[in-house]
Amino acid sequence: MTKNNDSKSVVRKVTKRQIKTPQSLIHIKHTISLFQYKLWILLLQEFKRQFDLNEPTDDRGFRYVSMSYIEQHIGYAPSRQDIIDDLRALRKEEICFNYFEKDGNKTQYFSGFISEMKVTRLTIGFKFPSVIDDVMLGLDDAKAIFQMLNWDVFNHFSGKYEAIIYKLCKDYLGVGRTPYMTVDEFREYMGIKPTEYAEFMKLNEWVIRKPTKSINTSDISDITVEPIYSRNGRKVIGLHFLVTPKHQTSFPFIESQTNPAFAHAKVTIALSDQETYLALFSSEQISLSIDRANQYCDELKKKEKTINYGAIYKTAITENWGQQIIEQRSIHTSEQLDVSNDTLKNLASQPQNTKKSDESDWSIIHQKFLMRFTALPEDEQHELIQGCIKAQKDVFKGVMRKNYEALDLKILEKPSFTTLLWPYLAELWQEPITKIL
DNA sequence: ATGTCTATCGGGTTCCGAAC
DNA sequence: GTTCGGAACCCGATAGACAT
Repeated sequence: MTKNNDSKSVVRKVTKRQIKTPQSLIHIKHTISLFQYKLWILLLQEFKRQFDLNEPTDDRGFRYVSMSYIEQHIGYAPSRQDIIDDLRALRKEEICFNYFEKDGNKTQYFSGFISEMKVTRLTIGFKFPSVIDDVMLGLDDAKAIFQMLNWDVFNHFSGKYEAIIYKLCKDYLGVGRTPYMTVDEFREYMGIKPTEYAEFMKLNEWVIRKPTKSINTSDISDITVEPIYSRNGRKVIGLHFLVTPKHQTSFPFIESQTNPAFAHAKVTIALSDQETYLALFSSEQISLSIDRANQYCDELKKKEKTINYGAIYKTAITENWGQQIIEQRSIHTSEQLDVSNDTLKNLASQPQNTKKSDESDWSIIHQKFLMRFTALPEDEQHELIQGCIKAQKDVFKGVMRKNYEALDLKILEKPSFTTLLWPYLAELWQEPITKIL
């Protein structure tokens, strides 16, 4: 193994840059050095940025990146000769594309991480091989395919294997584990030649345990990884990594909640998850869902139950609890119009208080209905739940309906359901929601 | 009991940047 | 230019677990 040539990176620049790379390009087996790998990812990012801004190439098809941009992200000023040597290595090295074949396409091998390059004192000119062009430009849904890689975390790693494992695991954070690889496949992916770390013991010591320990103990890392070995007797025949997000109490480099939709969340929601949610729901819907989840968490808090904010937010957003709140508020508002209650009228005429009063009102309604409902015999409770689900046929369709039916009494723990059940009962019991207050 | 495999540790080499 | 120290890597020794 050639020596990593980036141990000169001592100064860490503080930036807020997020690097996006498409998943299929992440699965590349590596025989390049860490510095070359980082350089290549910076070029990929610059390529995508220019393409998104409709910046054309020059008449010979080159795109350019400034030397100062490279210096800023790498953290020091590499010599021009070093950069030329590394770009040459990138041009020569074989690249394995789509290594895990996760989209059903076959693995392909190409010559060259870049196809052409030219370096001046101030800029690097580069062209990518056509396959990379195609992948980078042919994305129909960039939001769904692109993963976020925090450059500060990535550049923080000084070991080649740390960086590769980090990037592999970061890509699979959403799934919680990486694909299974045999030991030979893992060696190939990591760019280990058969003569290097011939014994698994040594491979494990230097390429698996040491880098994972480094990732897990790093203050700056936003994930923890755990290698899981598959054994035949004692012999390790394959492995995968478990990936879990690491909650950071303070992390100055990135904005922990970049979109205002997540402003009310009490824990950090991973940027990749934010992207996914934003692709499915509007900011307003997400914001409302988080508000509703917070209400639900407050109720749990009162009952002194342990609260897993991350899991509750995930459920709230994917089940769109916010929509339930909107529906509930419209019911609530129309009921209010029929009631000659001065207090309620006053509340309605004070928009600055509306949200707060809605929340506290709803909490009281919730408790009152819950008390009356749970006082009923259990079979009556079952019947009412089934009746509500049947009445809400627009909301509960197909699989979703079956899931809710299967939950039955446990369904009362779901705010998304009780926001429907209480109005249903109010109508059934001739007990307008506002009168029960 | 024996052989195989893994985990762990210490010592050594090489490379490179920083300090002088 | 020389020295020093850190990181990455290599090698061997030892102990323990497990299969046969």
